[in-house]
Amino acid sequence: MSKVSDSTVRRLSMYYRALLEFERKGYKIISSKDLAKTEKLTPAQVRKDLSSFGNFGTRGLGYLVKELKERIAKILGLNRSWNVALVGVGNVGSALVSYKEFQKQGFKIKLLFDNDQRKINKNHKGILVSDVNLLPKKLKENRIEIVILAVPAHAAQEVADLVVSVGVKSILNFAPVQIKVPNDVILRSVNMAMELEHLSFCLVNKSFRVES
Amino acid sequence: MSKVSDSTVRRLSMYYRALLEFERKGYKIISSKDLAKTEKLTPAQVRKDLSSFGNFGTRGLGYLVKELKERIAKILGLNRSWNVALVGVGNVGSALVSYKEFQKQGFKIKLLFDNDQRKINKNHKGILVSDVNLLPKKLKENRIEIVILAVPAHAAQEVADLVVSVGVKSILNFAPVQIKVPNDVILRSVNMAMELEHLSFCLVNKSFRVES
DNA sequence: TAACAATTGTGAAAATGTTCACAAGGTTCC
DNA sequence: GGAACCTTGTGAACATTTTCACAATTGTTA
Repeated sequence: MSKVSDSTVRRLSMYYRALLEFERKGYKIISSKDLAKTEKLTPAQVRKDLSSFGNFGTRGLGYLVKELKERIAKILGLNRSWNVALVGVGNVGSALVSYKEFQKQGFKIKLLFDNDQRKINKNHKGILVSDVNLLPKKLKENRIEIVILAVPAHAAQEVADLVVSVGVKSILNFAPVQIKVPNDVILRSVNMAMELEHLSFCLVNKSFRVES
Repeated sequence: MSKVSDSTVRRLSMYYRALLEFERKGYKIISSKDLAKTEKLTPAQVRKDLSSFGNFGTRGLGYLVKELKERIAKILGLNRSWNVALVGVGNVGSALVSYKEFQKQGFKIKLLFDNDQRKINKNHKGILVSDVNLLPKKLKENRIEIVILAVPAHAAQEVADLVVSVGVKSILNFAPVQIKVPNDVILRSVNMAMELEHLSFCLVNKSFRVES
């Protein structure tokens, strides 16, 4: 595998979801055309994406749904489970704990942390909330591989540093702030306000774009 | 304005947030270099992005923080307020209602909808939850411009169709499914599982990428 | 078995996005 | 006022991503 772009990985996730749906509907085989149509892409794009990882299809026929699904699951690391911890049991954090998709795909939220004494040592949807001071110790003990940050913006960098310091190599950040991590740590950020801003940008500038 | 890429819009949001921070810290003037550093970009990138919208800087000096912030706010449509409705008062929807960033940036959630009789006609964080059957009528009455979908995957397309049918031109979708809308409707999707999958992909394939 | 139809996998071409490099234009300091 | 110094704005070079086009390969049908 030479080099795979972010866009390709994102599309792999889309294919995976589409394949689950095709399988549910009883399809055994699909073509790159079918897959492209459901995702509003070109068939060539689909084939190119898949070809970065091997030859999964059969010429003249297409792809076996079940097989392709499993191969993509393996590529995305969904054929196993991951130990996840979540920091910040506020509104967003709380929603993430209950987010069914995570569990389904093997992301197991094992630990919750907060710095609010009213939440600490209480059960939250079946998981004990720990003091964020215990974070280093507990992350190690539980062999946590991924940490989700759902803390306020002003606390995000500090918590990220703590997480990095105990050797966790991947962070998913929901705080609306740019955080810095060393090169060997994988960081992804979800900024919901940014998405709304994109919508309003398009609404404001729609007229321009149609004309020019 | 000829054509602006999605990436540029995303970066504008980042610049905007960075500028708020610079302003808070008392900076009056910043250079493209400063802005680039906080966002891990090149100065050229920053200047190129801004140049799509006009000449905001002063050669030899840089950009006036306050002015640039306001110009970007205008470009992103943040210098006004937007009437927003949210469908699906579950875990995710509920978190979004309390999401402070939205309010701050002028996105006012005016209406809530659900199809669960236990939630309908109850107050949720100060907003009455209406029956989703009343959605068309109420969206029109309240001149809603943006609808956020936080419904289960299986319901998303149906609700989206309903929203589109009353003339709303922009949708932010949190359901983990690809929905289809006409060309003149702006649709953006946030898929949180996809982001975790990207992390696990990187973890699984890290070794490869470093070597090759 | 042979001709036909379908679909993949992939180099090459086109399109798009990023970085470079520098002229243009401004500030600061003596 | 002039010299030294910055930083912007931007065309051109470079890099990456997407699309095209077609050979290769398989299933189907007569």
